[in-house]
Amino acid sequence: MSDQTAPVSLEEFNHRLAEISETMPKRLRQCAEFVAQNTDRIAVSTVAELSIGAGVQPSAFMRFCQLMGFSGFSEMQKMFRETYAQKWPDYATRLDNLRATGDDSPSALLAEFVEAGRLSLENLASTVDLKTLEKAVDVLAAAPMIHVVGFRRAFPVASYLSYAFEKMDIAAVLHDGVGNLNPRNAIRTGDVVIAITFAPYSQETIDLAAYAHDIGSQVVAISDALSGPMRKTDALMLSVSEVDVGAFRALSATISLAIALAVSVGAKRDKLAHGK
Amino acid sequence: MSDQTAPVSLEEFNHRLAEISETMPKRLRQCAEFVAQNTDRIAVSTVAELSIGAGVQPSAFMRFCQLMGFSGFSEMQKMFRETYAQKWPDYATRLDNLRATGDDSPSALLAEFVEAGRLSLENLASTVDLKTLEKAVDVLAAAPMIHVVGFRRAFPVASYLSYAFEKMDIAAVLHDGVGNLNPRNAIRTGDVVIAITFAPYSQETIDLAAYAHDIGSQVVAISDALSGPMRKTDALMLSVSEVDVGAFRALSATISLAIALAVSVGAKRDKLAHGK
DNA sequence: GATAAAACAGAATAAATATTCCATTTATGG
DNA sequence: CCATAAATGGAATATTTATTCTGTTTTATC
Repeated sequence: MSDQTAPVSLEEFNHRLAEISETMPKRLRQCAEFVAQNTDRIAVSTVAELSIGAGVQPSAFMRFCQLMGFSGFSEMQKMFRETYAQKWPDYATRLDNLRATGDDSPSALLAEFVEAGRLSLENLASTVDLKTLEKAVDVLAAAPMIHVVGFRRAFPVASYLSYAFEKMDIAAVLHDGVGNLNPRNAIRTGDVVIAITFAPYSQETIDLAAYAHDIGSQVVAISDALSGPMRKTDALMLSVSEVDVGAFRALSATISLAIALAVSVGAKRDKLAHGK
Repeated sequence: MSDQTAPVSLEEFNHRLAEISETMPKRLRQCAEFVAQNTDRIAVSTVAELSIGAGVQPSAFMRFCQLMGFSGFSEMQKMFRETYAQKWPDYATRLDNLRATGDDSPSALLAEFVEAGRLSLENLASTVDLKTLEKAVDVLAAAPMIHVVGFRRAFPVASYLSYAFEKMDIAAVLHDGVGNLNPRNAIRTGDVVIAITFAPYSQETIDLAAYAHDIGSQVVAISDALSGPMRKTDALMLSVSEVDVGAFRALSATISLAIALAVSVGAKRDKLAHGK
């Protein structure tokens, strides 16, 4: 009947969960997975509900509780109900709690980034130019090949775009600058370039966009200001203003915009491929 | 028997409570006072417990619930439980609905990603393990060299971490898999590895973390579940649960956590270098 | 201070929920 | 491939918990 020691805190619980979930049989591992991902529901749910969530029988869930060191579900739930009160307060309060731990403590910093990200997202929703976005989707959906370029701070965005395109089987290439090869030769007329750059704008990105424009390729730009250096490329400009924390920013809004763009392109291509 | 309208939100509940508690008889007012002061316990307590807390009989508490507009205690508790469990929308079906109504426009998708990002960030604020975060910062601040590894979906996070470290003049190397070189030889005892991976976990990342652990290096892991495959490396586990939109996620929370980690390490190093 | 109405406590009952048990299936070692 | 053990599903049972009911007490009204 499992070890005699039942966890008495969330940390102990998580530790034990991680420790034994490796060696669990199938159904019990399902429970472990579900519980790990939905810890907060335990305090307010019944065995029946949780076992449905985990996709197992109630009796299996009971066995899981016992493996975790409790006498049964009730005892396990009791632990979660006792530690429940602290988690209750709303987002604003929790943020204050994080901040209260000292000025440049990790948690205070995290709070700043979280808040900055949230603000950026809200801002994005209200300021993005939908017409341009739709146009960009149309152009990209029709492109034989998509080139993604972005360095330094923009590189994570560029790489995530490439990942998304790859996952959707869309022909795209990430120009990552490895080997200092000249990427121009890969761009053919008709291809579309997604150029991502923020101030201080990186010259390579601007150059590549300019080149693409010269040879008659359409450019979609993701940047932090409408009046950036990409203007002369006739690019479809998607501008995102991200809230900074000190010298850094969290990229939440930019990445959200990028992934929405990519998925939209995927959806559009599906539509074009199947009926009309 | 009270108004026919039961409160459906915390606000409505509090409003109604304030409204009618004036005119309540003695015992029921005791209930009202206790509930006002212990709102957070309702979701996780039984009638018996609450009535003891309020100093009344269970039957009195039942009458209180009915006065508040509910059919009984269970219905009232249900409201609190639902309010608490932040209902993460099921975006898979939500997207299906969007498609069904023909509205999978880029703007609709963008709205979904923005919303998902917001939820993820708010959730991050309340679930991050501060102790582990601080420990990770300490370890990284003391590391002679930081190795960052993460592929596929985790690669943008890894690259952004590297960018941040580089900007702060912190010795860090991004293992990007270019050239299929074996990255192990670069890791020396004492170095610290930041391994980022999400389900389905990439074998290279796990292997590298395991190797680092074997040669006595500390591992900091950023993942989506506590009980991930990184367990046996004794890693400092930072887990982030991100809300998916269909098959994709916006990475908002993960990137925010990563950048907060990096900046914290920078701050800590400054402190170690100058003061103390 | 008498009377009616409302409020109450406590016990009895009903409903929901956890837990156990056992037959059946699935994995494991020889 | 067989024998044995482990794991599982589903239903039966036990326990907890909510809810209702009734006799009694308090409170308000005249």
